[in-house]
Amino acid sequence: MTTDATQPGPARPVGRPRRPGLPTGSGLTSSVARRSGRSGGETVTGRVFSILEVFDHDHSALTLTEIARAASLPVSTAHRLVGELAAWGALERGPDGAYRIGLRLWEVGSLAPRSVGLRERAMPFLEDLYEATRQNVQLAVRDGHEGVYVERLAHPEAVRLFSRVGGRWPLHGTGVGQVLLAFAPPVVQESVLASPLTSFTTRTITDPAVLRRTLAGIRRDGVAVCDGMIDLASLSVAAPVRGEADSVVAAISVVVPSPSSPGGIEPRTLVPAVRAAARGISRALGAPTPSRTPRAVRPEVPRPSS
Amino acid sequence: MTTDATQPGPARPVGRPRRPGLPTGSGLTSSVARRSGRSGGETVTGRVFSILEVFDHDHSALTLTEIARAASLPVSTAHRLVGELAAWGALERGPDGAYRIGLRLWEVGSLAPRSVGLRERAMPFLEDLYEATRQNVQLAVRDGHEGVYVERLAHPEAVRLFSRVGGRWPLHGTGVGQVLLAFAPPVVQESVLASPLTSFTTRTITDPAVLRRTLAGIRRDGVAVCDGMIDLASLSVAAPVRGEADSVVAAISVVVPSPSSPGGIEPRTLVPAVRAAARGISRALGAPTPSRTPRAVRPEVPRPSS
DNA sequence: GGCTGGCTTCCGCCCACCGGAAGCAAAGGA
DNA sequence: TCCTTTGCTTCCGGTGGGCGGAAGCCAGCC
Repeated sequence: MTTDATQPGPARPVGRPRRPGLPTGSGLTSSVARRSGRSGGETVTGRVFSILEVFDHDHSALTLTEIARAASLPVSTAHRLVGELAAWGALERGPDGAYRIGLRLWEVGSLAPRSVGLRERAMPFLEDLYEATRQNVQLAVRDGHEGVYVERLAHPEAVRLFSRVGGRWPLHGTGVGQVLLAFAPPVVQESVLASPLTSFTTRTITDPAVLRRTLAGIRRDGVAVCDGMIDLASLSVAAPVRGEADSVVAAISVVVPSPSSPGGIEPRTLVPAVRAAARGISRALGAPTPSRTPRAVRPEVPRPSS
Repeated sequence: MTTDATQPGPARPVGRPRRPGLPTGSGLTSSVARRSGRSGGETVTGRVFSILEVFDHDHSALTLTEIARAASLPVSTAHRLVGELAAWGALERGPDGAYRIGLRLWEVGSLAPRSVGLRERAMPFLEDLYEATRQNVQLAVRDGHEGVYVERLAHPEAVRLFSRVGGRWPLHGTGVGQVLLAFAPPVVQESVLASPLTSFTTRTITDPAVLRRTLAGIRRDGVAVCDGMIDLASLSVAAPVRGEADSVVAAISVVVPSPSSPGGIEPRTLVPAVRAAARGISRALGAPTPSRTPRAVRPEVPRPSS
């Protein structure tokens, strides 16, 4: 029952089912559908969570009825629960009557060690990296089969990204994701390698064998270079961040225009800076010896993989 | 029943009772004490929140028994609820068995428009301000009688601050707080002016009449200069950020060493930069006309108040 | 071994959650 | 102006899930 800190709970489904979008049609919200096998709405807490889950970056303000529909709860029930949530401050109600996530919830969320705790230690190094490149700098951790972006510094004129603070992306497609995957427990790696690898561009790795080789390369070099796998125009250079137990707890990356596009940047120039920042953060987190690399391997080979 | 967006709920007590610290003594956790008039533990949701409220920057990892004690819940009840929270990801359990706030909760919290939404728009300007001063830059909003710090950029060698992202401070003692108070609805101002003004240093404003005059000055100048009111060694220059409806939705500040201490900085040099950044953010938020100042008043008077 | 402190499981009682239904209010549409 | 629709709020009786005492379990310690 004792679980790894990076694995929230034994019962928690790793690939939490993303709501497929607010059900627009009036749909069958009948009580019949409610009573039998539903997803996570049996207990009171479950219902509360199903309400919170309804919110989303594209649905950040919802009316009571929308919430009830999306959480498939009777309006009166939703009304009561939402009322309690709002009374505490987990939700806030705007003058338009719509509910939004409240400041109070953000506050407690800010106590999560894996996001804000990490972020605080990492920030100075991210700042420096941002300063040096004036592009995009990202910090992410792994949750299940996805990478969660904890922080992002983006220059207004830098290449546009799809990621977002608090957002998720599958591990195999992004720089930070590949790093997190490369150093994840074997069971997670195998699980990802066995699942279908969705493709975002023509350059996304979809072949498990290729991915496996790439991960080995990342483990060897301590750096990932990920060119145009989410967006053909951008390239990311990522490196692992280690924690107290010397395990990889996060990853950082710099995202720049791909060398194949106008104004592109050659990745090899970035590798040392990213590596240095990652090592700095690891040290700040209390990782044992910064120069820790397997004995049999050349300690500092800046050879850009791929 | 329709409430102002800045006022979470009608029933919510503004000065939410800060838990006085984990009750160390075995205390009377008897069922008698539980059953009758207790604060916010009657409904299931109430109990869930009372569990979340137990976490705190100084108590970010707690065991089950600690949680139960602090939330004054029977262990078995706490066990069940904490289990449900952990299953969803609102809490995470470390290898040591202690519970922490989970990544999932941080994620939904990140959807709060008044924190992250605001933060995203403000970040570029804060970056610039940070760049220019290499000190501390802060962004805060008002919640009830307190200022909540939404973002903070701190140079490692800058003057040490007591504030923290996600932390709260009474409005009358800080630069951002005074700005937020100066532009808060009259009822809030009167309420704060009527309540006892706790003192942090010898320079903290504790006289309501003085505070009233100070607020008027801030409204006139559009800037607050707050010297040594929380910490004698630091001084902050703050300015209001306006939203779509031209109401003040946030405040930013730069905190530097007080001129009376070694390495101190003269505030008047900072005023234009802080003002400009605040105006930039307001524009990014869609505030109507940036040059909006009462006709009868000199538009740009950098006269440092106090 | 005995003890203490903390975690987990069990199970029957009973109360607080549930949600259909009715009542309101505001916004179109004829 | 009246009627309809859509959405929010309130009410209230039935009942199922939350409740928590008690007992069992496991480490760590004297």
